[in-house]
Amino acid sequence: MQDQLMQQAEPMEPSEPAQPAAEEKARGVTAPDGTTKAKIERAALVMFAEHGVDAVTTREIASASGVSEGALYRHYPGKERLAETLFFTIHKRLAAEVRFAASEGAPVHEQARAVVRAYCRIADEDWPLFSYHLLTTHRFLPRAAEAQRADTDNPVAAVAAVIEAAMGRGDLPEGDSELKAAMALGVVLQPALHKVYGRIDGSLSSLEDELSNAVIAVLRS
Amino acid sequence: MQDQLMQQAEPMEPSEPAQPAAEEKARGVTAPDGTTKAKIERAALVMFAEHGVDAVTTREIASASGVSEGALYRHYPGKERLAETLFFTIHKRLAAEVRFAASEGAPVHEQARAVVRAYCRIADEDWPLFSYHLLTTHRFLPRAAEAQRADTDNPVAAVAAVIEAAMGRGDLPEGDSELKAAMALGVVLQPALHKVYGRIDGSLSSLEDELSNAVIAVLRS
DNA sequence: AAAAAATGAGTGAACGCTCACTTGACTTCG
DNA sequence: CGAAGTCAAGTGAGCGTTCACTCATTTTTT
Repeated sequence: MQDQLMQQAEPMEPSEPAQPAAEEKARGVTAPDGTTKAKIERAALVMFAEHGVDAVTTREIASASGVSEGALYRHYPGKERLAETLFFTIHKRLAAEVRFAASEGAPVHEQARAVVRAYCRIADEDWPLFSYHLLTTHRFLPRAAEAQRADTDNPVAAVAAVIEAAMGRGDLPEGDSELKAAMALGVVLQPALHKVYGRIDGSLSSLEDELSNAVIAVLRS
Repeated sequence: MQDQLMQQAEPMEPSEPAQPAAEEKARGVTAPDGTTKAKIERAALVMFAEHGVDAVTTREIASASGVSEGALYRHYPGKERLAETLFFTIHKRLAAEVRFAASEGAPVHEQARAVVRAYCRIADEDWPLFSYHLLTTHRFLPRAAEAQRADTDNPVAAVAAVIEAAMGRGDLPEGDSELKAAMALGVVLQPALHKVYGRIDGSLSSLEDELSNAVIAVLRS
């Protein structure tokens, strides 16, 4: 599970993705690499992240992944479900990453550092994947409203759980763990957004120390 | 300038906005209240915030604002420009609010508190306006990439300027003011997002103290 | 040779936008 | 004074295009 996320990312060239890009390895989000499904998922993910789900047509996805439009419908019932599946797959992966990162050392400040490092690493290794999740959360999360309460498989709940546990053992002052989780995530995700807007250059990892310190400061505030 | 933003918000009822809603006052974003333009802007803003720009049709906007579809094109060259105009108008208002809030007391922690209070107040007074800005930033900001560097009329630059000034007078440790601004904004905006997702209930203002403390902690980290 | 996968021209519905027309307030002129 | 003219604002049926999706057919795999 971890291994899949740690695949080396090739330097995604910013050239026109409308060309078939024949030699490009397709890292599937759901399907094994190299399969048609994986190629569709990769192309869709990259284009969705860059232009938004609505601005990308099924023909463009087909063209960019080098398969036909009909093939898309063999693997997904439609564009929206493709977008949704991509989102929730990433969503669950992030939650798993958070839980894994926090499971190591005991003290909160080390857990916080590990979680921040995990986020930065995922963002840098697979920016389309990370930014797609970042930019489309508000499209898919409100829909899951009813199933959401029971859903513990999301990054926010994972972070909140870590915070709550730390509060329980006196490692953090008592407080609203949901709010703390939101604020801590905001410290990391807003700079990530600013990278999308071009206001911040370089890798997220290069900011890791400052982000970690800020997160820890928020948790203790 | 301030006064316009401080208009009393009527309790926006969560009923179906497709009905003309005859008695509802139309608070214009750009145009004087009561005018056709204001009615179009309000209806568009509310629906855009709720469903996203792409999911709302020009026919729905016309129907909800109680005017004809053609009237929309008398005031705007098209749907996209309407959405864009709404966004940048709000964008500039937020920047002005930040500058105004920070202009008062000298010490940073008071400035931070004032800015957080301003954000919370705007969010609570006019949630469609605030959440529209929150949810569509990534649609419009990357486009303004070239004009953006010179553009000082945005909330991020305003916050960064406050931080930089505080650093200059030794009120904050030296550091990357852009990054600090992003992290501080994240502390406030991520909880606001969680309100969109239904993970947080109640007004943003009720969280004012905790948000302020966290922001100050980030700035000093 | 059967099954599975992939193809791509075609379809129908939806959407943004146009434009010929109406309305009503205001101005001009005999 | 009122008839005629002007203009901005608003209307809504309709146009052209785009796009998600289908399916008869071909290709590939087993």
